[in-house]
Amino acid sequence: MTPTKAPGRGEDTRSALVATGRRVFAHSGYDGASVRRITREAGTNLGAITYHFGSKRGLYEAVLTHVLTPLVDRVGEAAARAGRPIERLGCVVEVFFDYLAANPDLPRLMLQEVAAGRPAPDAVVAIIQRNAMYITGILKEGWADGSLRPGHPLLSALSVVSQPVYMTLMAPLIRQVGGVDLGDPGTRAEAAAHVMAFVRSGLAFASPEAE
Amino acid sequence: MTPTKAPGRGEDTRSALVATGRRVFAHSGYDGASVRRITREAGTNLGAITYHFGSKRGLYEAVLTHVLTPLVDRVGEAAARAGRPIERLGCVVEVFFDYLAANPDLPRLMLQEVAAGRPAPDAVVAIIQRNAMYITGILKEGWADGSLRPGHPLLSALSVVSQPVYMTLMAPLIRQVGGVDLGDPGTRAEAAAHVMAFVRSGLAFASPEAE
DNA sequence: GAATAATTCATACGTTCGTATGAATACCGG
DNA sequence: CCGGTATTCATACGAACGTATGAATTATTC
Repeated sequence: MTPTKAPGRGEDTRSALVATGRRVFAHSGYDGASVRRITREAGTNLGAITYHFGSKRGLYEAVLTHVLTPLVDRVGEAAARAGRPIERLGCVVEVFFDYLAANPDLPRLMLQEVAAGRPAPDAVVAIIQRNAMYITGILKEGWADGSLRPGHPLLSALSVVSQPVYMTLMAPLIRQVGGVDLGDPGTRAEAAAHVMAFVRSGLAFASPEAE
Repeated sequence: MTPTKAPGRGEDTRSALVATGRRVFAHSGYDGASVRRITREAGTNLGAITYHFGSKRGLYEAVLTHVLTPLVDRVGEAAARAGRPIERLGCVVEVFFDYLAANPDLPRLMLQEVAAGRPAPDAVVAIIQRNAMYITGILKEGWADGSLRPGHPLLSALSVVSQPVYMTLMAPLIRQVGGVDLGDPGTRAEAAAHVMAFVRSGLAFASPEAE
């Protein structure tokens, strides 16, 4: 009953549907989210999804690209910064933690898409590919200047990304099981610091002034 | 009412429903999996789920515990083995990779349970808790004998677990994006070795004969 | 072998689903 | 003001959903 945004006309309706769809899809899964609920909570008419996105699935793919793009953009910025490779990898970890904390829906949306078994839409694949290239770019730079332990590019990138994603995803269960609340900013900062240290030790050669 | 010790033919139906439910739930999600499809593919009658598990949700929780328990049991065995803590951590990583490769449904099931937002069933929480205790037990042992870098117990355990789970979960997308097929045993062994080395460097102090 | 319990089965009920349809309403260049 | 396009809206439709119900069948026990 609480419209995410008052739909004035056209573009407003579209963005309200994307915002509401993102929340409802993440919470209930693709099948669990009904067109009726999304349109009602977005303050639009039942037919709005069909009209603007063709179908429920059309809205879903629009939601995916809308939520993935800003994250990968920020990873790209972190990767392009000045500094030693290992420090830029730390920035990537930080970007992931921050963005996922602000958008906890994202991992759920992504993994539900993957779990569905069907091949991901081309747009989504392209975005993920871009993200992988940013990270492997940093890694290769570190291998070239001898500051990072050599290893498999994609697997190393996955090692970096998996921890922020997994911790964000499992946050409710982690609180239930271990009493650690990653929703709390202080605790999340602690987790981010832990992962950054872990990645540093795992990928870099020991450095004299290692923290 | 659900009999706790059903004799005869009933047990076959129960296990057929659990096996089929596990596959279908993992593939289509909770809402996407229909009672009609599960019962049909299990070769049982439409009413069998209601009769044996009370409801669709009852079957779902039975599936979760049935698939989680053997994994945690194996982690417990690995944790109880002789050897240095860092090596037993490597065994845990290996157990995860092997078990998840044989049961790729598991992470999807878990994820959907977490993403649903509702608190996890007590039985599931207890199993996860047991798993966390096995791993933190190894860690604390390593901290006591000085072979492991001190750190947060639960966060360190999450760092270990997150990578096998994430890689298994994202395997289809990883193949689509990077052309790396974790379904192939050789590639999976390479990934396991990578993660074991990563964990070793990330958690242990550098050792003279480090492999 | 009859009585009793356990299980399977066919079917029905009410609900909710995604989408289609066509009328109503708002916007806009002329 | 007007004609046309874009959007919103109310409603309808057929399909699929989870579960309930009671009869039919199979197993167990005396």
